[in-house]
Order: sequence, then structure tokens, then C-alpha cells
Amino acid sequence: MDLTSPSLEPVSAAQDELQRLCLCAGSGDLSCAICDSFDHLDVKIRRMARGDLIAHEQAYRSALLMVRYGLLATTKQLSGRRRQLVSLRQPGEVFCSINAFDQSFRTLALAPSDVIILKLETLSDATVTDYLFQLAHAELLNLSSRTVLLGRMTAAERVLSFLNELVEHQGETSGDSVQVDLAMTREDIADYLGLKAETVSRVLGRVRNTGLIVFDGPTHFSVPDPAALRGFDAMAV
Amino acid sequence: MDLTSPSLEPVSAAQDELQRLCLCAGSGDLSCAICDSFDHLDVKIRRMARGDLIAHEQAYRSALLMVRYGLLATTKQLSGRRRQLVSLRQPGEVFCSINAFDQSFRTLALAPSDVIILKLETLSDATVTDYLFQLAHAELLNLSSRTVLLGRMTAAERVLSFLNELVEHQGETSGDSVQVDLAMTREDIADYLGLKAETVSRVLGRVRNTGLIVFDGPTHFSVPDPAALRGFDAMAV
DNA sequence: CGCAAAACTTGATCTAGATCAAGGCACCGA
DNA sequence: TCGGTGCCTTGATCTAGATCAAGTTTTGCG
Repeated sequence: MDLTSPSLEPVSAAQDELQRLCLCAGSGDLSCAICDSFDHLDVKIRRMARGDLIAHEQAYRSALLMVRYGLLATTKQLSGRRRQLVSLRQPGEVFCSINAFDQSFRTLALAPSDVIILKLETLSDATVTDYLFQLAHAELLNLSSRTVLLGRMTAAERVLSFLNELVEHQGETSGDSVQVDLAMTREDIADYLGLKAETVSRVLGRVRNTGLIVFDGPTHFSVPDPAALRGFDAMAV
Repeated sequence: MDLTSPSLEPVSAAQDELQRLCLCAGSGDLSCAICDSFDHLDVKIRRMARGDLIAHEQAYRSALLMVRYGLLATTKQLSGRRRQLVSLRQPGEVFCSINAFDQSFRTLALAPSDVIILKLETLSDATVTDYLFQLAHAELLNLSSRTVLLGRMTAAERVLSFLNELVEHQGETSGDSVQVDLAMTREDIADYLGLKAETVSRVLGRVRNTGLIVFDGPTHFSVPDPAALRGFDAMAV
């Protein structure tokens, strides 16, 4: 299948796929009550290349989106080539286009990605609105932490917080080593953390020197001791 | 009435007061459908001094809060006397304690304030849940803009954005001069904008020199031409 | 009114992180 | 396999805003 051009295609197996994803560990987000009502829903899968946008016309008010693999982000572009990534959408995460803020924000793929799109015809259904409220509430928690990070944390604290966010999303298995594939460039990370790519590179280098993370190519690393990383003091790097 | 010590007192007229506030211009936030069901609700008014907290035990999951006058903020305290104001709650604004993020955030009064508290026993009621969803969504919009401001804007841009936020909340009347009472210290403003008090003071001084705002004491100023302030380029200050 | 504490302003200096610059590495297509 | 185009790293320098340091104004209270 061609990865370089975006396509919006109905996929017969998508429904099963989504149901499967609902049950797998990484996606506890999607309530089973929702899954149970799939028969009534319009499900599509969209394959995206890096840079492809989720257009506002396509992502209807009444659509739930799930990242099957890859990485999306909701971003804001400012004057003078300044950019801020407001929310990262990692594999297994479900989000709703109405929580993607407003027309001045864009949701795009940072890496080749597959997104499952459920058009919800029946927004008035109590199960669905409850779920949307849960999603909005989770997003509020994310954004409030993000606000603190961007307003008051040092570069080292931001990068360590980001690394821990990645590790937590991987779902460490009982203190074992965790593999993380960060499918974004240093500049993407910088735009997420309110820094510059050079600063991200320098801080990552210093964290690497502590041995808390072990790089295996620039976009993949492992964390031998996730608890140690979590407890690590940013002042020491 | 004593302003220096907080008290939580049932006020017979609070219900009427809130209804009145619902209808007045500055508080279009609170839907009239909610107001119509006041008979079933438990309404109290709380007078707060600067620094008083809205305790998590008091602000039940099922409570709506409205600032009658004064100024509240939801804040996060970090190590080393660092603080971030995440959300400002201005007069007329309604918010819900479940949108005040989590236990690690505190909502407190930045100035002597009156807060009207509605305990909602019937969270399952569709009108109420719809309204809570609207509040959560409005908060998401606020926080996403805040993220961009903190991540990528210069000090001048942050302060101008803040001034415009204040003016907008006052609700300018057809391009006329707007009076703004900022019931917060320079340090509060700094903690809201991710800056230091000295920087806020310097930038406000420079904005004052342009004539776009006219100070009448450190906590009160007027904006002769709100449109000019809105259109003003931060590079010029 | 008068004093003390808090808040504000303004200047001088410092620094974390940005910017500028130059190689090095890795992935991709021919 | 080879070349090229993005990335990534690392060093040198610069700067916006922080920090340090006085004064000054405002506020609140006896």
C-alpha cells in the first residue's frame, strides 16, 4: 500500500480491528460500552504520511479518532515559523475532533500513521456523551500539566517529563526495561516542549550520559530502569 | 461583614442573586435552562479573602461555582517557590470543580471575592451534563491558547495578550474606552504568564508609554481605544 | 495622621537557552 | 554501491528575560 499519499478508504476489517484494539492493553481508553454499539457506526481507516492533515471537514463534530499506529499531534502555527505542539496523539489513544480546540489548530501526522475514524451519528446517546466527557476531562488534565511544564520548568525538567510520558504510555511491565520508539524529530520534540531542537539534542545527550536511557539510533531508545528515570532529579543533568 | 476570615454561609437571597447574574450581560455563560431548575438546588455564597482556598472537600464533584466579584485562580505550586496560575476565574465566570484538574492544583482567591456555590445533586440530568460539557470545552479552548502563549510567545506578546483578555472580559461597549481593574499583583500576573514580576512591570511600563493604556494607580487602568490595543504589534514594545 | 509592610519601578548584571555555524550520520532512491 | 538530503550533534557566541539591588509609591491599620 502506498504510504506517501493519503487516502480515506472504507475497510471491512476495521470494525473488528477496532474491537480488538479496544480489548488490548494499550487502549483501555475506549470504553467497551462504545464498542458494543459498533453495528450502528460508520468506521473507516485512514493511512497518513508525515505531514498529512486531519481536515476539519473530514473530522466531523461527531467523530471519534483512534491512532492505530504512528503518531499525530494537534498544533498551532504562529508567525515567523514558530510552532507549538499542543497535544500528542500516541498509538492506542482515542480523541475527538471537538476536543482538537478550534479551526486555528491543526491535527497532523508526525510519522506515517493509521487512524481509525468512527462517525458517531447518535451524539445524543448517553453512553457516547459520557465517553466524550471523559475524553474532554482527560485532555483537560493533560493540558493543565502542559501549562505548568511550559510556564515554569527548565529544559532538563521538560525533557525528563517528556521521556517519562513516553515510558508511561508504553506501559512498563513490572519494572522491566522499556523500549521506546519516538517517531518524531528533535524539532517536533522541541515544538512540543517549548524549546529549540539543539537544546533538546543537548539535554538528551546528557541524559544518555547518565545511562538512564540507551539510544539505539536517534529515534529509538530503551530505558533499563523506568523507576530510576521517573525518580531522577533534573538538577543532576 | 468581615472580609478577613472566610465563611461558608447559606444566604437566602443567593438564589435570586444568581438568577439575576444569569441574566446580566457579564455572565452569559450560565444557561437559562440551568437557572430554571434552581428550585431543586442547594445554593450558598462564600466570602473569601486573598489567599483563601476552595477546598477540594467543599467543592464537591457536583458543584458549580460562580465568581460574583473578586478574582480566583487555579494554581500549581512547584518546588523552589515556583508557581503557575493555570486558569483565571473572573467575575461572572462559572466553573466546575471537576474541571479544576486534580488534587495537585489549588483554586484560591487572588483578591477578596464572593463565590456562589451550587451543589448539583442531579448530575445525571441531561441539561446539567450538557452544561458541564460546555464548560469543559470552553476550558479546553482556554488552555490550548495558554499552551501556545507559554510555549512560544515573547514577554511583550504575553502581556499584550493578557491585557486583551482583560479588556475582552470587560466586554467593550462599541469601541468606547474600557475601565479595567486588575485585582492581582505583578507577581500574580507573572505567574500566570510564565514570567517574573520585574519583567511584567517593565513591559507594562512600555505599553503605558505608547498611550494604549492609561494607569490610574497600579491596579486600575483604562484603555482609550480597545481596537488599537487589540491590533497592536508586540514587536513595537 | 503616621508608620510599617507590601507592592511597584527601575537600573545593573548574569545566565539558560537561543542562535549561528560546521561536521557527521543515516536513510532513501537511482 | 553511491550520492544527496535531511537529521542530528556539538561548539561558539549572543540575548531575552532572570536575578540582584536600590529606591519609591501605595496600602492598610493603629
